[in-house]
Amino acid sequence: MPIDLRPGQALRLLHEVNLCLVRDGDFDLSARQMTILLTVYLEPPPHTVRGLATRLNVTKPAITRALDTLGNMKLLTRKRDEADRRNVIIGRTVEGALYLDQLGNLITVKARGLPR
Amino acid sequence: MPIDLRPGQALRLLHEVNLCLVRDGDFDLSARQMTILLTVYLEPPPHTVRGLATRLNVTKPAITRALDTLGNMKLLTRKRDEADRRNVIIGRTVEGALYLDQLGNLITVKARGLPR
DNA sequence: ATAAATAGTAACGGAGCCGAAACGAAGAAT
DNA sequence: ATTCTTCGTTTCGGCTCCGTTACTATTTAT
Repeated sequence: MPIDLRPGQALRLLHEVNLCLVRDGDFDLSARQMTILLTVYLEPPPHTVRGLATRLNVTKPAITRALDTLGNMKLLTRKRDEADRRNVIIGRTVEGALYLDQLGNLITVKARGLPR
Repeated sequence: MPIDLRPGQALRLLHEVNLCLVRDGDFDLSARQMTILLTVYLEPPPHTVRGLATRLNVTKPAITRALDTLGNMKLLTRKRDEADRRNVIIGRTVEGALYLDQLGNLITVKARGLPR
């Protein structure tokens, strides 16, 4: 049985979640940064700069800069690939996992409170 | 019967929607701009700069600038309140309604395709 | 060994957004 | 009529992000 979420409900859900993030936002991630974060945490590793660039259809420098930001926020880590030292492997952190955990819970709670 | 969307599913849904928006994004709205747009279209009018500022917990200039951007994108309009000419009333547009319509449909489709 | 390809980053100029403060216009209070 | 308040905008310096281009380091091909 698939999730049945009508368009009006979807927008309302998005609205409530966005309101929480904007109002009490500790972090203020752009759509691009959020997408990178979700990709790293939800899709199977390994993740590289090049891989993310093609997956998101943006340039490599854009990924590098986003990784700088997300790295400063401790949401992600970078380390050299020892097998092929040209590559950089993007890894997960406790803080990043916690952040997404809270975000997922927020959405769940808001979805539960949605009018029929 | 409330919508039952587990945290993991919520993050996956957010991921897929974000991917679409980032990859083929005509517009690239910030979280704040998106929240303003949703507030104007989902909450009952009238909407003013001051009202949005307090609702989103941001400064008035931030709202003014976001309205500039959203206005240039034709997603929103501004007009003077003739009753109290200090106020500016923020209104909806066909383009804005269409944009949110498509967004709602996108979320619905992605939700339907979510694994159980 | 040398050349070519690949991965990631730095440098550059430009554009957009930020909060704080100042501003002008409109209304309310006295 | 003159102050006082409210509303939205503008201005200011600062910060972040953007895409393009150029660069270094590493690996592969010849």
